[in-house]
Amino acid sequence: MKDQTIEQALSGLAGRAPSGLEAKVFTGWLAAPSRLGEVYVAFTGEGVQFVRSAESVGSDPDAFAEAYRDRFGRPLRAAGRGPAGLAPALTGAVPGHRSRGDAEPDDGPRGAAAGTPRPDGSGPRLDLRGLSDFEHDVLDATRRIPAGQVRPYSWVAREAGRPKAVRAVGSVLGRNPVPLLIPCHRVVRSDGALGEYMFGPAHKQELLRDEDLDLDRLAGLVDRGMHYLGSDTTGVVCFPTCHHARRITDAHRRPFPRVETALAQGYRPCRDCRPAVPA
DNA sequence: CCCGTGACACTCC
DNA sequence: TGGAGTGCCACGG
Repeated sequence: MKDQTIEQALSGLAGRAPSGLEAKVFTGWLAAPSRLGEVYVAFTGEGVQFVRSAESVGSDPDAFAEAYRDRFGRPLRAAGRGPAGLAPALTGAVPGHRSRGDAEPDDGPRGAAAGTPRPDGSGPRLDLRGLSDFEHDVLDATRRIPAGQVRPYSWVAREAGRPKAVRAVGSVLGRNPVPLLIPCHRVVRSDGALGEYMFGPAHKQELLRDEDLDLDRLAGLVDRGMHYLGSDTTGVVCFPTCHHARRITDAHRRPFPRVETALAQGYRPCRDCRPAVPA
């Protein structure tokens, strides 16, 4: 034993890591197709932790790993398969999501290996540990916006319990760890403009179109300064993209510039889209 | 219609 | 460590 090199001595110490240790040291990552093109996805045993488009990191997995490490302080290691439900959530191939029929990527070998579905049944489990309470509240509110619909930043602020923290909402969404899975692209400006997006406004518009949101119809309303729609038969006022607003017949559709205008005329806020706090 | 200012959680020095 | 700086905004003048 006396003449061995340092390397030999060290290699003598090397051994198989205890089962489960590797998962404690490394975070798994993989590349997957999505509505934003290829994305890189990092995930732990808890769920998906970080998603970025390949484009946004120069299609360089090393850059993704660096961004991940900057933020989470851990290295990445390639892993074969992500949490259950990841692939369809990324491609939009989930029930309730009206995606306009592009190719249906087969999500590889079957197997509900890890994770239970989220409460709403749509999408993989998420690992959002380490976020502040405010960030949690903002992301939770954002997550509840249905596909094909949009809500203003001010709405998210109110739903998050901090109605005046509008700009802070923008800051949080600008750092959304899991875009697509938490649909920050469905948060828009109160004046009707789509606003900014982590991967650029063009992608925001593309994602919304892909969800069958009629941007032209919305723009038509915005041009007239109308940001709410009511039904004079039900006396309910909604955001224009609300599921219920879409069902109002032409004869009974009443556009309003401000929700207060509708309330003053006896309308009540829709319980689904909550354009205002109930009176 | 644009500009200035308000507002606030988070991030860095 | 705290205070200035910053940001996918909103609203009034």
